[in-house]
Amino acid sequence: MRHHHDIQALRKQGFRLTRQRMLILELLRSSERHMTADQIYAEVSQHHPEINLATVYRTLQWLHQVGLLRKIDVGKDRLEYEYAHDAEHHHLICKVCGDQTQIDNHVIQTLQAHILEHYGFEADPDHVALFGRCAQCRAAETE
Amino acid sequence: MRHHHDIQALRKQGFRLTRQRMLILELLRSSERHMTADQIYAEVSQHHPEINLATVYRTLQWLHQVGLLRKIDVGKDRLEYEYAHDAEHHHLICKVCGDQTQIDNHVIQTLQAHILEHYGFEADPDHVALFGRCAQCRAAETE
DNA sequence: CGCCTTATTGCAAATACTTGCAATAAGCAG
DNA sequence: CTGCTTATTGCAAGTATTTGCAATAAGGCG
Ligand SMILES: [Mn+2]
Ligand SMILES: [Mn+2]
Ligand SMILES: [Zn+2]
Ligand SMILES: [Zn+2]
Repeated sequence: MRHHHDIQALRKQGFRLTRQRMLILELLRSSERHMTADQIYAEVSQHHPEINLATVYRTLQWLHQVGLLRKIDVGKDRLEYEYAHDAEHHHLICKVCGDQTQIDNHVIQTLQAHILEHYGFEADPDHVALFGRCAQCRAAETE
Repeated sequence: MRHHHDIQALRKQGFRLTRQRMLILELLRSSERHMTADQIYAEVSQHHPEINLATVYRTLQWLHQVGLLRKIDVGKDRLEYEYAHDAEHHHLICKVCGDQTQIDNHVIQTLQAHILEHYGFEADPDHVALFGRCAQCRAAETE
């Protein structure tokens, strides 16, 4: 399976697979949702009180860099992370009601193609938050 | 002229045009570039040492909310602001060499139209930073 | 299994930015 | 111009996240 294969490859690259890293990765892998650093810290330290919040932050950064996690700023005061499962997607966030929708990656792929064509720039917008007004709030405003 | 008209309209809405607000707005209006909160603070406090850093942060938020400033996260550890002159644009930022390019708004307008059509969502991506690899760094990598 | 190298952690301090609250000063009326 | 209301400021404390450094522990080797 890809997951364990990736993990072993990281060890070959000189990274160390510490208890802290595995705990955080497994939590996010089983959680299937966005989580913030302090939520992760709260969960993990339940069973492993020795874990440190600074380590959580550093581990999240590392897991993101090696491509195992995705990161997003949904306009709250905290960043959110999710396990990088196969389905690439982005989020539409309504500034009025706060509603969040997932949208498929190919909407953005067209943009990527345009930018590559016109500017020779290879944009890699991974897991983006787009703000605006949702259909319902737009309808409500035309009352 | 539009600028002074906008300013007077704000007063009518109950906002107060304080010395601090005008100083920061004029600095950015004449600067024609992105500036960070602490750069702005350094500049303004040169001639007005009584100004407070918290006020700079609050004023930047307010100027952004009322549409006089644009805001951007270019991946450094600070947010940047610029005067909202007419030319709407976005930035391509190379993760390899750090190079920043401006791109015209209409590249993103196509994306906006697609999202509106498919999801009924009115996205308002104003002054966005797109990360990736620039043409030069891509060429260099195929050596 | 024990030893060694060094990547990673824990802890405490720092940084960018936000916020509660009492003091100040816009700006409108008189 | 003077007084009054209350939006805004200054200051100090708080929050999310980062960072320097000494202590710890992965994991390769014998
Ligand atoms: Mn997501
Ligand atoms: Mn700009
Ligand atoms: Zn909505
Ligand atoms: Zn480049």
